[in-house]
Amino acid sequence: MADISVLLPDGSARSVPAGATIADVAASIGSRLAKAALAGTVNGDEVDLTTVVADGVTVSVITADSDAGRHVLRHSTAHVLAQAVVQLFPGAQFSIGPAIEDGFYYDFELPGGRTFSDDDLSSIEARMRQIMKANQPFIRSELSAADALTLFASQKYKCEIIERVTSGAADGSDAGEVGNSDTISVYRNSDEFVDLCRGPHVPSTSRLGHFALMKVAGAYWRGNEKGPMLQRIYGTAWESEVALKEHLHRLEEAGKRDHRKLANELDLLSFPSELGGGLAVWHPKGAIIRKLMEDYSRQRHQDGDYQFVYTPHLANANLFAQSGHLDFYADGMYPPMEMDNGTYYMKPMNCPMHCLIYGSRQRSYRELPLRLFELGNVYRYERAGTLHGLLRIRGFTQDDSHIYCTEDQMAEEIASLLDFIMSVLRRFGFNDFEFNLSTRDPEKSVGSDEIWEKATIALGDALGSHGLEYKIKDGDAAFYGPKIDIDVRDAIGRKWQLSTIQLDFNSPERFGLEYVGNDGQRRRPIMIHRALMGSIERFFGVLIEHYAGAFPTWLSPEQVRVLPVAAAHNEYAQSVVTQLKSRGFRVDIDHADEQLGKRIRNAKTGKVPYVLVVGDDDVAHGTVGVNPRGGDVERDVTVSAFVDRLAADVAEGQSGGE
RNA sequence: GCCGGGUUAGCUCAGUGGUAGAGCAACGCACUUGUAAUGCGUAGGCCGUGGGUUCAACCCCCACACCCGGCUCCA
Repeated sequence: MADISVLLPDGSARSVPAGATIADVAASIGSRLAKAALAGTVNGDEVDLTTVVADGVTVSVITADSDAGRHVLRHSTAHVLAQAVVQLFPGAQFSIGPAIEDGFYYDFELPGGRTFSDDDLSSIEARMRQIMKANQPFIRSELSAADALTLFASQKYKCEIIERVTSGAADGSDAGEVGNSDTISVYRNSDEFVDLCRGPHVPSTSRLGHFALMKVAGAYWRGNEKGPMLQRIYGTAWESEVALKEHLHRLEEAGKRDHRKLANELDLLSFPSELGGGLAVWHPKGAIIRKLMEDYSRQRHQDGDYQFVYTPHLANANLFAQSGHLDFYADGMYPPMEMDNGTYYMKPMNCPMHCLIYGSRQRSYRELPLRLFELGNVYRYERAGTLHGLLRIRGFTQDDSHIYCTEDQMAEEIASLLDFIMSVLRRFGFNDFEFNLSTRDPEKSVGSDEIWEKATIALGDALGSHGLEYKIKDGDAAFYGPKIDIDVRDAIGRKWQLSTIQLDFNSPERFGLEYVGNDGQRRRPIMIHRALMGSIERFFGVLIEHYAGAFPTWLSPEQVRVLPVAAAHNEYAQSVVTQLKSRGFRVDIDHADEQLGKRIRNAKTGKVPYVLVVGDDDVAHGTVGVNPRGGDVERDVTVSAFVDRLAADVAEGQSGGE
């Protein structure tokens, strides 16, 4: 048989016999690659190893230690999960089971409304390992929709997917299962189990095994909360036992940073159940940090020509009707309070009140941009199941600003806002930013197409002029205008959405806001909503996780703890404390009621930046022993040298450490 | 709001249908200590709240509150 030629990713051509598969190509390159191969691509499309290649195509081999390879083995592991569940729970309906970041899931419905327990997970996992040991090949076949409906007659969710695909109603979630072709592809890996799937899959179940089932959760069918609630099993799967262990270790490390745990251990704040869900009280140590954060924010806003305002927590319902929020967010607001002269609501946002301030008198173009700033307390009735520590709460404080400007000023204002935001976030140790531009959702928005387009372009241009790359999030905008959301990466690479810049052509209209232009004509200003930390509470939660509770010195509630070696050194220790306090540092003393080692340990677990140990030598020479967090012990440091060092540390933190 | 799991001493957690235990923390005494846990002792609990079943409930049932993991939602 004649040879054919295929192109490899490095651009080289390789000649293989006609009828060769991806596996054959891999084998022709090398035996190690053949062994590592899980799947391949042909002209960029992912295919099985058994796929026959045609002359002239570009071929690559997917191995397990690549993102694509992990994706394949996670998807295949999901199939094995479904197979195990179907075998252990006769009559189980299985719906969809994609690969996701770090793992996979599969959604099921068990007969009689049965639900999975944690015990079930271990038996399912055991069955999965049996299936993997059995070395069952994944065999692809294609059939007509009618045949597929017959094959999956007892599987209602599969039938629904097939029907949606054949009727052309399929969306992305279906495509992952079957693709969008005229024929339906299925994978069979034993006599008992066959599943709809676009593929590709690993050649055989024996190629899997470095996995763990993680948790059971409820999940709505097709993400529709009015639809049936399915039982979802989450798992993680990796190319090797080492990679799996590393992943589990990362989860453990992330768990140690949990802001709820640290907030409790470090006595920062709490969520008393007597107070109600999603409401926090700030303890003194947390309050110090919050005050420092807020002081810093105020200083920066003052420097940035913002004007500070205050507005009340309650407002007449008419105000929120006028702003349009009641139309869109009434469900997310605390229930109305009927009062003598009308209906009142807790405010879920500050913007309508800032609009009232703008509109309180005639404005001139000379006043613009007018930047109003408030640390405003707002209350949102978050649904009970969505509350999550500080990250999702019902009463919180926004570092909220509304900027009123002319159309001509808009672009420059957005551009300078990007600089401002990044500059402030860097002070809190965030240096890795990602930008998302959210566009209109026609179903949930107001305003003309032209104005939306103009606003969207303005935001994109501002990012572009800064050379910032961004992703488009289609339909993710607020009802009144498009927005830029800014995500940051924390110390261990997790992504958090913090800041937002939102354009609003709607509110100025609703509130009849105007300014008098230089030509004497009345014009409508453009409004920009902008939160930087977003919610102070949430930002604090993120900071706790980012710093793992070890706040930089400028933010630490207790910057220094002085430990006298013995009671004889108490007086000297106290004099050190007094000196440091007089310089404005936050310092405590821990008297020698316990052994030194124990007291050092307490200071370390309390994440105090500097532990000073003072004993006979120090009393004699006016020095201290410095034990810095994360550093080495230094003896015989003069008090004045330590003061300089501490001052430098604080100043460095306040300037972002740059 | 929906699905699942929880709630026992200040914290972390054991526990059995016959009204409860550990470690750490707290307090007291002894020890006076130079860089990550000294020893001994004491005290501390309406077993989330309210109903019910039972001779008897921390334990079984119901409701509610709060928390955790997801789903949905997030101005």
